[in-house]
Amino acid sequence: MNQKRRGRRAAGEDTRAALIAAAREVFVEKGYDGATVRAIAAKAGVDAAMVNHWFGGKEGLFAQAVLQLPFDPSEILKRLLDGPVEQAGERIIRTFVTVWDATGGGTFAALIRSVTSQPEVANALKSFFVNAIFKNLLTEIGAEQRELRATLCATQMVGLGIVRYVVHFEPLASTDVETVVKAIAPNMQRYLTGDLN
Amino acid sequence: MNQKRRGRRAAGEDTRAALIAAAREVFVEKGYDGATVRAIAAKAGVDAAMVNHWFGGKEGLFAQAVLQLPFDPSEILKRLLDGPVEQAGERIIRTFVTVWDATGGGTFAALIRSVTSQPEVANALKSFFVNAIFKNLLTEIGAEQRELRATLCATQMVGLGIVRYVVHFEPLASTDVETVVKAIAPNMQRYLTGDLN
DNA sequence: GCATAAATTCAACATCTGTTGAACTATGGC
DNA sequence: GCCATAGTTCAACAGATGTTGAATTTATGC
Repeated sequence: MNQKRRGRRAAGEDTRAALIAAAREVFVEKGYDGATVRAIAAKAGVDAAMVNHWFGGKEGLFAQAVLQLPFDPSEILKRLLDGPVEQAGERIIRTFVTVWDATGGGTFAALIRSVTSQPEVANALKSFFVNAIFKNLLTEIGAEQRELRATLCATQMVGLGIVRYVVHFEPLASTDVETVVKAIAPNMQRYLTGDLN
Repeated sequence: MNQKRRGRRAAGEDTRAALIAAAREVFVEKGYDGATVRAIAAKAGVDAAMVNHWFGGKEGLFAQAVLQLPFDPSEILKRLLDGPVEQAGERIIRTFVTVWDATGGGTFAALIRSVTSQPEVANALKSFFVNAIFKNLLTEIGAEQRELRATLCATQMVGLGIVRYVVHFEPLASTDVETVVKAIAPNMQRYLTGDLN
């Protein structure tokens, strides 16, 4: 084992970025409580004290690594609105699955895994899914009962995410995007524009 | 604070049961990792060592308190099959919400909160929802693509459970049973008997 | 080049965790 | 009534965890 020399490293190594990257992985796999500062630091190849140095503590690192959602809600919203309203459900499912598949579902799993210990995560979920996406979408569509519809959409999205990315129930976990879209999009569409009574 | 006397208590006090009850509450609120043996014992009004005495350790208590599902799947299945097929979705949602509402959603929240740390919990979720309920139900109905349909049903159930019982998104978290049924049952019905292509 | 500041490791701490063994006390069979 | 036993508390341990301060090394400004 090559023991590290003390003191400042040669330029070019970005410890901060390495920590964030490592933290993403470990938080994803273990959740907030299960992930230890030492494990993250080890994966980043630096000392645990660096977490406090750069982020003020474990919580600060978590905020940087996980709560910084990797997409711009308004960008997604624009994309979802681009097209006929009666295909919005389809676009939602396709966008969602494509985007999360691309990250290996990791960020989503991390969010869910951390709902336990971090109340802020529940709020992150809510402000992202419900408020930033669905409520605005429904406003543009001009739907009624927007609040209820938004939470209904959330049930389908969250449920899909859990089954596909967290607990990996087959065959849904491995089904290709288009099949998933065909299977789920009509249900989403009903929550958006259908009759709820 | 009335300090406890050592030694055996007077008859009539069931420490084991008190521990299970307390464990349910604490596991529900904190999840497996977040719940400490000391906290559970304190809530039960006994010493932490009792957990090891009665259950061999924290894990044993968890198995008794949470994984012992409070319902008989075959009983539920019978209830879901009792009536016209085209109303099965409705019965599912009504049964589900009624049952979990009655427990305050606690057991469900505990399951989800523990998906993180206990892989067995994911399996418990799967064997309960997917295998014991939906797959059998779909077999009775005589549907095709049973595996896919079962997991689709699971997405809606799990998503509803999370939104209503874990993260408490309003208004869905507080909506009365019949409104929830009307809103969601048709979607469930489509996963059971509708066209997925 | 030199002094200051920044980055990094290391050792240690305080706290909390699950578990264990010993000490104590009521119960129940005889 | 005696006594083995089951139930209970207590004190303590070993391990892990987040955090902190000192020590050390490199980079940067002048």
